[in-house]
Amino acid sequence: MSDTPRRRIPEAALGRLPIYLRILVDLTNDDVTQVSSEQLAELAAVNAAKVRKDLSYLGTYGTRGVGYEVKFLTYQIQRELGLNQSWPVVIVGAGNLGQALANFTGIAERGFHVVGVVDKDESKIGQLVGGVRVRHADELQQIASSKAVSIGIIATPAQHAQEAADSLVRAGIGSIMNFAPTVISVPRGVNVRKVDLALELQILSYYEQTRNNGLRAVETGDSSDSVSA
Amino acid sequence: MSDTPRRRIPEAALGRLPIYLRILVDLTNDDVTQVSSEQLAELAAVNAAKVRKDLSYLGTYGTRGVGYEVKFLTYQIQRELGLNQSWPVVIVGAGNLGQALANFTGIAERGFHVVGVVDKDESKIGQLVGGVRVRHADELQQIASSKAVSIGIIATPAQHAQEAADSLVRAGIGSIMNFAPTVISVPRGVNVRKVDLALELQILSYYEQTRNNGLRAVETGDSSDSVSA
DNA sequence: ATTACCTAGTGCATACATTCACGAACTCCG
DNA sequence: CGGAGTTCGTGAATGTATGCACTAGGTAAT
Ligand SMILES: NC(=O)c1ccc[n+]([C@@H]2O[C@H](COP(=O)([O-])OP(=O)(O)OC[C@H]3O[C@@H](n4cnc5c(N)ncnc54)[C@H](O)[C@@H]3O)[C@@H](O)[C@H]2O)c1
Ligand SMILES: NC(=O)c1ccc[n+]([C@@H]2O[C@H](COP(=O)([O-])OP(=O)(O)OC[C@H]3O[C@@H](n4cnc5c(N)ncnc54)[C@H](O)[C@@H]3O)[C@@H](O)[C@H]2O)c1
Repeated sequence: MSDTPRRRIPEAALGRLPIYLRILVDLTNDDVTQVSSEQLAELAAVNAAKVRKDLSYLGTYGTRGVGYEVKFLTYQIQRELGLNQSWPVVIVGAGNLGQALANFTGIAERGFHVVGVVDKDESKIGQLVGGVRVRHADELQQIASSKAVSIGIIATPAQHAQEAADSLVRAGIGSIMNFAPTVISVPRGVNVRKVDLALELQILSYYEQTRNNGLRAVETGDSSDSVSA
Repeated sequence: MSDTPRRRIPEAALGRLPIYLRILVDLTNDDVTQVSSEQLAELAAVNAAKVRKDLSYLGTYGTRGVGYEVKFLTYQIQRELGLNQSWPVVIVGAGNLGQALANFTGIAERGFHVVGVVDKDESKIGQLVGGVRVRHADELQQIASSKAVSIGIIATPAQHAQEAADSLVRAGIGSIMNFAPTVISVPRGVNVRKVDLALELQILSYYEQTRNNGLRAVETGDSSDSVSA
């Protein structure tokens, strides 16, 4: 154990580490052993200085004049993200999305495995999805503690998302990924991230509309307010 | 149409407008007609000043001492986001996710409708998903132009995502929503947004790990999404 | 009308993020 | 060994976002 730099990583940089990680894994598969910030930047579609600064939060893992050793950097990012282990996750809601997620293999390849799926609907109980049997929502706490689960996924309709969040919190889960299009409130200290398809589409809608207004989605923000009509 | 303020909306604010919009729609359903920035902020789990500033980019639609009229504000946000119309979208890739999306009704309720689903795999062609028949990827251009589609969704495996993106661009699509966990490159002027489940989970993983290291996931840093209310 | 009381809108300070540009550190080659 | 060439790490400048705290503009009651 040489050292553990352990500065806190800024949110913005944190959001890019998984991207670099995926690229590095791909590079390893292509037998590439060294990579420069310039190359990484190209592959991640970002600025090279940003790559270097992002990586500098992890420690000093590059070699000047050379670049980064792919495997070593891969390991360091994984370690920093806590991906040395595979995290057990539970899914709340065994509907279309919940089942798709449970069946989805891509999740397992990136550091997670589904150890439980629960639903409130009796007709769903007992069904086998993604190798696990759907159990009743009341058993959530038991599942979470017996399998040491700390990450939960909400895949219920929006109107039940808060209820699902509450039960996850009660079960001792500290991090929640929310697919329901609603804001959930959780106690301080619980992390929530959301994935909201419609929200993203609506942002695209905005850009499409401004494009059609002749007010381009603007590269540099040329500020000259060309009023539409 | 009195006036159209038409300043360009900052990215950060833009990302919150769909949230306010959803809340406002819910309020209307609950027969609430007026709302203050304070209440909206509470419901959206953000700061009230932020709500006011975000809304100020649209124009001056509130009434001091009173608040905002729910229906009027709803209309203004919809108009700004281009949600007066329902946008036609095409889905590339009719696998698990593509089918789930095509079947998903939530998308229609929020301003979009699927007019085409294409796949490269012959065995998928002709299948009926979400009310439309899967057609061959080669027909993408024809579908896009005949239905005036400007938004495309990539739901192919990562290794085919660039190919899918290229075909969408060739078909004249200007905005792309990418579900494949890979960076796609597109010509200048084409908008891309991504939804990456594993990436979000990996961020949660980081926070779980730091939590266990005794170095708390820190309150204040809930900048973009991670609510710690 | 006047006063008391709200709440939107916003200027400003602060915080956070991005990018440039340059010195430091390493390799390679003659 | 020394100089040329490369690429990292980072200070400083710029750009963007947040949130406080105040002003402007509205309501309501007397
Ligand atoms: N289907 C998609 O393609 C898609 C895409 C993006 C987002 N979403 C969102 O994902 C969520 C789920 O979508 P879906 O299509 O799977 O819906 P669905 O109706 O098919 O499934 C929801 C499931 O959640 C269960 N449920 C409800 N309350 C529960 C509770 N408290 N505890 C446990 N289980 C509970 C229901 O019994 C049902 O089986 C929705 O919020 C939707 O907006 C879906
Ligand atoms: N399944 C999930 O729950 C889930 C969740 C999140 C993200 N994703 C991502 O979504 C993507 C799709 O996942 P999936 O589970 O649906 O995969 P899948 O293999 O079931 O489906 C992919 C489909 O895309 C088609 N395809 C491939 N190349 C194409 C092309 N050039 N043009 C048209 N069609 C093409 C294939 O024929 C196949 O039918 C993947 O990138 C995956 O990582 C999936």
